Amino acid sequence: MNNGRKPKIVYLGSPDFAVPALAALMQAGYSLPLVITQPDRPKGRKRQLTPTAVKQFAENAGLRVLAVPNVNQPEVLAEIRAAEPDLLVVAAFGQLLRPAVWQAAPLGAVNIHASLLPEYRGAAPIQQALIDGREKTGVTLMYIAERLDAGDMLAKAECAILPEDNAGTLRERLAALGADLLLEKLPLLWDGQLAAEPQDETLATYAGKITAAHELLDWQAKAEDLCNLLRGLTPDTSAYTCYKDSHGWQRMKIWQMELAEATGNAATPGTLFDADKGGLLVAAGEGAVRLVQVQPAGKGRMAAVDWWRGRQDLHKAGLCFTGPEDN
RNA sequence: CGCGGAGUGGAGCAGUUGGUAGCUCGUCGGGCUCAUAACCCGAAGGCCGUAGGUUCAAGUCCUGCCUCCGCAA
Repeated sequence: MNNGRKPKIVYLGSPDFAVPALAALMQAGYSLPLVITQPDRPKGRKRQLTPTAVKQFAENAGLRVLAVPNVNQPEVLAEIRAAEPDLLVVAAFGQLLRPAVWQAAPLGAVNIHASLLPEYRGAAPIQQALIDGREKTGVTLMYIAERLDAGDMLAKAECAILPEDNAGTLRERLAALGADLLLEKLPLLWDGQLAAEPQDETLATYAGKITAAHELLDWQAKAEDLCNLLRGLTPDTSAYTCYKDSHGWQRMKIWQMELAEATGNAATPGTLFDADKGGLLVAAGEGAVRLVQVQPAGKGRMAAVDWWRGRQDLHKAGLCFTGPEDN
């Protein structure tokens, strides 16, 4: 019934996670009359307006791009309808679609979600899977429904989480996986040969946005959990801790840490009990971690050992990291 | 003008009331050792971000500028 014609697609996505799928669609020769993304946002200390990764890619590729604050507005809806899409493809778009939007395409809207649904619905599935210490995650191809990430599923692809993964590397891999899955399943969907399966609501979990509260290290936690937390936060943000010097309390970001084999002999959690070439050994609630890369307030990132080498004023007294609430 | 920290040999830091630029490392050479990332001896390497100013004398005091960064947004 499609006479070999390829579906016309309106693509909605924003950050780098959404780029590979768009690129794949383009390369595969799909017709992409319109790309919709979030408005340019101020970024960095200078608050310079920066277009989304999708916008940058799409403009570069010569696609028509619309950056809108709310896709549900009538003007935008009119643009979508004017593009006469067969299908909407959504990936990390960042705005909730009202029914009128996905009803603008005969096949509705298909979303690429970075988890194995119904687990980790929500904003930060990749980070949360890492924080929880999971060894496996994946991507799910699903229909957009009214409730967030609750639509019927079309396909899944699994992906192992490697010990050295952080949110950046895992996201990159999942984005590629999602693009492959989309490309593989789209023809089936187009031919009406892809069945949708409802999600089991009883198994649904949510991965809420990562907030600043996540970033404060709790040294009472298990060493393994601390490492997983950091893996989930980097490289988008990092974790931080505090220490005291002659000027008062100082804040320090931790960019890289690893599980340490040494235990610190039950030293108070947060205590810096040893240093080796690889980093600084700090006791946790259970086990110990090795701080590898840190960033003191006002300074750049540096190897933890370099920082410690420079802070000889702290050597004699010893050091115990804490949270700011202990000031 | 949102608040604040910082620019000193390759790295991280110190440099007190202005008066010859230091520390812990790294690098290079030599020594000890079965051996070493350990230890000992020695060496190289710095227009102290930049432009002016004050002074007999400025890393240090004053002013402008550049750059990097933490918080907040």
